[in-house]
Amino acid sequence: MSSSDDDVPLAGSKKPNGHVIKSSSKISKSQDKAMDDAQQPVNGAAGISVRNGPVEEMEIDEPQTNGNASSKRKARTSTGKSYKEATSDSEDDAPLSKKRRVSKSLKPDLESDSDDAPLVSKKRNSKSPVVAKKPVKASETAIGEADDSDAPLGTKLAKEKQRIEKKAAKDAKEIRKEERKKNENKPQTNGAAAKRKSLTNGVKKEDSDDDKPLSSKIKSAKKPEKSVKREASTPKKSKVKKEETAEDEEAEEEEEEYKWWEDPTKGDGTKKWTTLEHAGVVFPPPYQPLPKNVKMRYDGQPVSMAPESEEVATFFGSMLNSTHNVENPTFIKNFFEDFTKSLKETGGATDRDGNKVAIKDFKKCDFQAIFDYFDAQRMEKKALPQSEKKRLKAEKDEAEAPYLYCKWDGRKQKVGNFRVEPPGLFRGRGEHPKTGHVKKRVKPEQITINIGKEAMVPHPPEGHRWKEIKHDPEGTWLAMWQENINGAYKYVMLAANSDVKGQSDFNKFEKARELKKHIDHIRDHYEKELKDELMANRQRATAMYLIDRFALRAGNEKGDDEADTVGCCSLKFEHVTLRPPNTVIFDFLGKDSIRFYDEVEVTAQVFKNLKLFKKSPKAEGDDIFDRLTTGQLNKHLSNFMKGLTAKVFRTYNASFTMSTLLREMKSVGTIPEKIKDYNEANRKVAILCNHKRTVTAGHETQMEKLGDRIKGVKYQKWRQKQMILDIDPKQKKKRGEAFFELDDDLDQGWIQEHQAYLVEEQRTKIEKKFAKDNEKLVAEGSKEMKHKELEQRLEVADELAKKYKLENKRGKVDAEGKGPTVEKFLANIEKMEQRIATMSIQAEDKESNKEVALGTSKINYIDPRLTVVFSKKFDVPIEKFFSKTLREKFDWAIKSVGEDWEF
DNA sequence: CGCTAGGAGTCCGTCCGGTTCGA
DNA sequence: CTCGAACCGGACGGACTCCTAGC
Repeated sequence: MSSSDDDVPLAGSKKPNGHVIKSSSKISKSQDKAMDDAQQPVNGAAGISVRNGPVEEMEIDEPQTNGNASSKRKARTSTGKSYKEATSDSEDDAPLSKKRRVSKSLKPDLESDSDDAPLVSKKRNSKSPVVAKKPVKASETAIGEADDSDAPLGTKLAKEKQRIEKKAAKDAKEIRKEERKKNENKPQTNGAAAKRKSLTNGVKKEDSDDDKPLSSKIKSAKKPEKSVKREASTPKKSKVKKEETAEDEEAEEEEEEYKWWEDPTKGDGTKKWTTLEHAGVVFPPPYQPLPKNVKMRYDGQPVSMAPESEEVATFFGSMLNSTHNVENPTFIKNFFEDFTKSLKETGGATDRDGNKVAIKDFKKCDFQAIFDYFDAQRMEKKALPQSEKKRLKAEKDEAEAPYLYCKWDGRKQKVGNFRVEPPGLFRGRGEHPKTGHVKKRVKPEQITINIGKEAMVPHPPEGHRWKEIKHDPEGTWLAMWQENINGAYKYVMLAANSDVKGQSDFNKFEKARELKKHIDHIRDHYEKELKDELMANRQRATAMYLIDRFALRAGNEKGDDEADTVGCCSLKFEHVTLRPPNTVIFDFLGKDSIRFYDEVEVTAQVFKNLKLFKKSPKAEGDDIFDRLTTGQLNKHLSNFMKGLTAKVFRTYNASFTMSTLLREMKSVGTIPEKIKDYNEANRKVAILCNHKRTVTAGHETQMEKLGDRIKGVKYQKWRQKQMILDIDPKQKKKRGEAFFELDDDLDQGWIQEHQAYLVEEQRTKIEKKFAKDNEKLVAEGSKEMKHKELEQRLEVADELAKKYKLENKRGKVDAEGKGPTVEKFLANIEKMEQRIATMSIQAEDKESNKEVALGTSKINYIDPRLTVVFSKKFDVPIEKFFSKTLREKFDWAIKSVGEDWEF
């Protein structure tokens, strides 16, 4: 192969540290072994062909400069130039950032087989190497393509089969439905079990072919068909067929739900709909100028300005209570920049006499009046009578009603976010460089509408027009615009409980399940590649290991104008610490600037690799995986399985973990206990995915409160026990002394405090009641009670205090209540114990959940069918796990599995 | 016993962040 | 490849719900 033979030794280029760059593209054995000494270039045989084609040129000790990470991007775009720079001997003199570019930009070439030839010649030759390689690549891709095309066809055929089967099973379903309806009317709690049973039975009896075995059906259908497939319908044809069936379905009465999960139309299909009608978007209300007397002050003087600028001022002024933003220098800087710009565009500010006021210094701006005004408005709104609030809401609902739903292929579907985002100040998360910038009001002229050809196009607001009308059946969005801060696209799409979204959710989990079949092979493969001679391959394998084992995200490159966060491929030198023999410590800010911190053990090879990837001259700011991008990684992954990408591993591992935990779980006991079991498994998944949340402000106090409540019950329990002794001292022997002892976590000090608290509680209660009663009396026109009355009433509390005092002194508790019996006390104790148990479980749950967010994994990563299985297997109503909206979102899961389903 | 207030806890919309894919 | 486009995923906080104590 190519190249490397012609290489001119890279002699010219020196590493920053003075090492001569080696031309070897591989990691030699000796290097591998003596990783630590790897600085010595080993000249690997040049033309060893590597799998996937191109021989990569890598050097283990590839020069890595300490360039600033952010320069990377630019580097990639200036390849040509960089080459030259790279070749030039003067590299040493190049600024660090340039050097960095060199290493980066070398990458593509190297991978495409260039060798150490001087860059210039490389460039010229670049074609030939590619060509040379092509055969290899071509054959591989050919295989890949063949596979690809097979798969869709196969699944399509399978789908057809399913469709037929589905029809057959339809009657059965009708019956089930009926049953369900009947059951639905039964009272929830007790009915739940019965309901479940009848459902399950229904499934078993009538549907067994259809439900559980669905997946196996697909499988079985697929295989036989494969051979036939080739001549089978073209994608288009099958699509048409699908549509037809879909239309058939539509014909049915509204009540009939369309069970798309038994008729997956999505396939790889790109066409998402045939007909689409919707009402467009709702714009936020126009800006209401401030009343004349409310003004921002500049240098102490109230100033006036055009409404456009005034609105910007109100963005800031209305959030003065959010010190987090309002005191953030970047936020202020960006806001002020936009504010002054707006003033400039709208004629500036004037004082009360109409004289221009130049607003130049943020510190002289006083928004307090604006804040007060908004605050007052908030209060006013809050204080509105209930009925008025209701009326307003009803009004709003009515106005929005048309936008709430669309018609997608004739079916009514809920729209997710039909409201255009209102203007305001961009916040962003973490240390976002653009925080504080004005997010502008979106005009109809910026909005593109996507709608069916035949449908009526929604009218833009009076005097406006839409940017564009599209009829793109491959898009699932109804409207779209571009936001001004990051140029990001905003889409109006369907709600999570819609068919399309459900389908893609379903597909996501099916993909993850498919990964199950390939995972062993994939792991074997990367395990081997961890020792690959090619740096790029080795890095790729190592990244795969991390993604697979620790659920890291892919980690795309980010720009300077975004918060500085990373994922796997973008991990930097300082984010990974190696602690021999084999512990890796991750510490970085991930998505949403959430800290990822974990100390994990890895295999010796991975440890060694990471050490290699961190090797000098790499230093802070340098990429660990400098030879890897998410694009390459995903491309590689797709070779193993169609549609496999880095994020699938997260879904797979989350669901697989949950599945394993559930399979081994023997959940018994009360419903809360079972829920706790589920949550525990859920929590493990959440931890795996690093779904953290900030501990709520009041957590500590809340825990204390909870703890005190538990202790309080324990104390009362103890008192009950003492009362037993009071009426029947013989019980002491009978039950043993231990029974009557105080719980470990209670001591006299605490008890005294608690008693005081109880007394005080009584007191305040009495006082409150007294005050209230007095109010009442006054309202009725009578006279207030005398203070003496209060004192009299308070005697109850005093007596309580006395009683406790006496109890403490005598070390015994008098029996309370009428006709006290041992049995009664025992019954009370039993109840209290129950309460203690429940509360303790709650407390534990709460504590272990304080910094873990369960929701995200439950909603996005754990196959909802697993939750349904848990619910059925352990007889816990699904309502305990899925809220109403989630039940709608996961309708397909709830209806499609029995308790034996497996991920 | 039913009702209410109000506070805690959950739900859900919002809107920003990240990944993927193909032109 | 690189960027645009389109989607999925994520934390957060206001709105709503639920629970409980008190009447």
